[in-house]
Amino acid sequence: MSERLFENIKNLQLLQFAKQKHVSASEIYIPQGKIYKKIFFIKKGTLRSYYLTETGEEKTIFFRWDGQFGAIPECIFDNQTSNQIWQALEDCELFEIDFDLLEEMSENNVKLMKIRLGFVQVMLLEAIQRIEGFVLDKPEARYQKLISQKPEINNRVADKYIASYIGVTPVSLSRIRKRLTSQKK
Amino acid sequence: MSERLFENIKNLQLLQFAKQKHVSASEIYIPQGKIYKKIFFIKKGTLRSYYLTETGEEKTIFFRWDGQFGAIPECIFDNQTSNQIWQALEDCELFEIDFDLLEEMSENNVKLMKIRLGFVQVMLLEAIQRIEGFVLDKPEARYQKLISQKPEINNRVADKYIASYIGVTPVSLSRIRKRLTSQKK
DNA sequence: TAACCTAATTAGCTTTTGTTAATTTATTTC
DNA sequence: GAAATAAATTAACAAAAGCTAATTAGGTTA
Repeated sequence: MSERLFENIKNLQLLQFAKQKHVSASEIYIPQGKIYKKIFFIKKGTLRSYYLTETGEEKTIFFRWDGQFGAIPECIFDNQTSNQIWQALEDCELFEIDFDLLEEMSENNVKLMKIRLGFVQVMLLEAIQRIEGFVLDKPEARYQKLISQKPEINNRVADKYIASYIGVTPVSLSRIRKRLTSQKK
Repeated sequence: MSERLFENIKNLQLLQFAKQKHVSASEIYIPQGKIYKKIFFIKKGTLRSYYLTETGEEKTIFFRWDGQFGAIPECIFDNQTSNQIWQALEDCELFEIDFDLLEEMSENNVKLMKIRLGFVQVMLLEAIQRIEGFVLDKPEARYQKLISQKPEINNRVADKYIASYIGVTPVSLSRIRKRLTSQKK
């Protein structure tokens, strides 16, 4: 789905407005407290977004992969600052498109507006599936589904980030993994 | 935000295409397994969406209130059937707009396309806040935030629906409530 | 109003998770 | 490659949640 979106963006020659950007593994891509009004496309690599809690813990909310688009919704939709921090988990090659420019250009361009719509729809469908997982499944099932949907995650993302993504602590995820491997026998 | 959207829809005389519908409290508004390609606006009342588990349990995923729009994303975005069931929790007065018609009309109409975009953006922001709650907060905090954001929910929605909405069992929610009231003293 | 039905609470017990700290395993860095 | 650092696992205990069933409270209906 993201791929189709990327095709559309290429066809509309949007890429001429895109800047290429490299972020090395473990580097912060977007720091806290910004109004980051850009849409990014990940050509290669993995990103995560997280919040810092009062006790200084990091809680990972999203992962974004090669072939996916991303943005900080409250920034581009509401012009608000965000406490989200985006960090590269692998060396990343990104395309960035300025959102204000995109908005301006789409103001009188149905095709472009439709692309924006498609972009948001994809994110919404993903978000809803995630919510359904929290309501319908227990942590164990959320972990299993994540692994089966994205097997490479095991090699590409540290468990501690996966843990908070599915809503548990790293210690608890470790126990879940142990339970699952012992059940397999 | 929804209100602004509704204003826009009125200004564009979209309401002439809308059908009014009444659903009585406890009645099923949208049954399981449909491709329900409509957008609805709740003039009055409360709706919930839920899934049936293999054991026949009902898991409430969403609430929708007066002044809010709703739709089944997988139906309107992907033309897929949905296992979501929508039920009225109070007597509801709804406006329904046919999505295929909306899509057709917006195909060459930037303003309308922009309204669709706004509609999806609102839903996405809500969804992300919900996800953040599941990752950052424990059930107790999710319950407190829900109550403070929507105090009337206590009188308008049964606790058992609130329970699965925040991701716990009714028994557990009852204990959470007890803990909270005893802490207040 | 009484009888009925459903929701909410409580209780008792099991399972899972959180927390803290120690230990082992991987990974990075010099 | 060895030392240093960080991640993952394990352990021990406390807190919370799930589950089942019984009880109480609220509402609905005849």
